[in-house]
Amino acid sequence: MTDDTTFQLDDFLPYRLSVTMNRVSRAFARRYADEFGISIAEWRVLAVLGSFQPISSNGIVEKTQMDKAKVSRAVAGLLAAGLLRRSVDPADQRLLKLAFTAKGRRTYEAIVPRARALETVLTQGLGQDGRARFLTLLAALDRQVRAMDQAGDLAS
Amino acid sequence: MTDDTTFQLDDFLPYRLSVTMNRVSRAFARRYADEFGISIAEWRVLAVLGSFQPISSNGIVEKTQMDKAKVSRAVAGLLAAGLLRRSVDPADQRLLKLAFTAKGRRTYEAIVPRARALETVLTQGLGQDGRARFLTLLAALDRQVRAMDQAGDLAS
DNA sequence: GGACTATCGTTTCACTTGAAACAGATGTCA
DNA sequence: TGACATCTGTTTCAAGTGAAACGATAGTCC
Repeated sequence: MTDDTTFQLDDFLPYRLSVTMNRVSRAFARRYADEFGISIAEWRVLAVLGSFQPISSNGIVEKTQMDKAKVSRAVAGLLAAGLLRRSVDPADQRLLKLAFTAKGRRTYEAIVPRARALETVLTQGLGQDGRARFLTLLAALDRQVRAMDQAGDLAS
Repeated sequence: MTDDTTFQLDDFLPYRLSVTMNRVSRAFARRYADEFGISIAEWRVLAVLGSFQPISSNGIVEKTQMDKAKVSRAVAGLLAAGLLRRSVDPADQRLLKLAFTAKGRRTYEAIVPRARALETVLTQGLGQDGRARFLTLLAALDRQVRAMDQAGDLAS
């Protein structure tokens, strides 16, 4: 029995990443739903609109890394909830320019500090500069996995 | 316009965690599927069996953080693929003891070094001790989010 | 102008997910 | 023993997912 046979799932980075991320996602999703009645996808759309209003659905796709079907559904939900309005771009009728309604802006301005507060609670216990160090490492992981995807793994 | 209105999604930890984890998950899932014909859930079951054979489905639930429906489906898939065999525990007929078949063990022993290699590639670029530092920070995050769940957030 | 290709956003489709219902087996307590 | 609660693993169900098909618009080339 060599070392190769003693594999510890608990020490496997992709596994730990998945478990923790799912917990974080669930915790945040529940709060957004309970307190504001929106999903994480909808919250991301609002977050982008907060900085880049007005913007098309495709612009949101590029900024959120969500696929276009997911964005389409999130936008539909926000329209139904009266948080967004949309208008056809006169210069290109394929584009739907999205913007906050008054209610949408109020919701956005209420969520932002709440999201920040939740993030602060979440990152308590990471120690000095922990949040920044974590984001740096996460960015390096992201670069690497994108390179893996692009390369098709080379070894295969 | 105060600072409260300038929210950057790209600097929001839960968002970054979700995006990167999804990329990692997809990259690994594709390789497990292409090279071994199994899903991530099935791989986790194999990984647990590698250390804790024989074990019941419920034991796997506890060790993998997957819910029992997911484990049930993963086990069914592995049984169908001929990688596992199961027998009723004579002492408690509710329990199904799961163990590798010969083929299952061969598959396990082939996947483990491959998974390790993929993790090594993934963590290239994290710098000195980067993997260990990342896992430490991730564990701290995990502790915190579990505390948030338990507390129901206190602030609400 | 007309044919062809590309882009935008929605919808369809097959699949996955977790919560809940469920059936079977075991434990508990009077 | 019998009534009842608990535990294990499977299945059902409704909701969510991304890939792909789709209709509509725009750009390109002849």
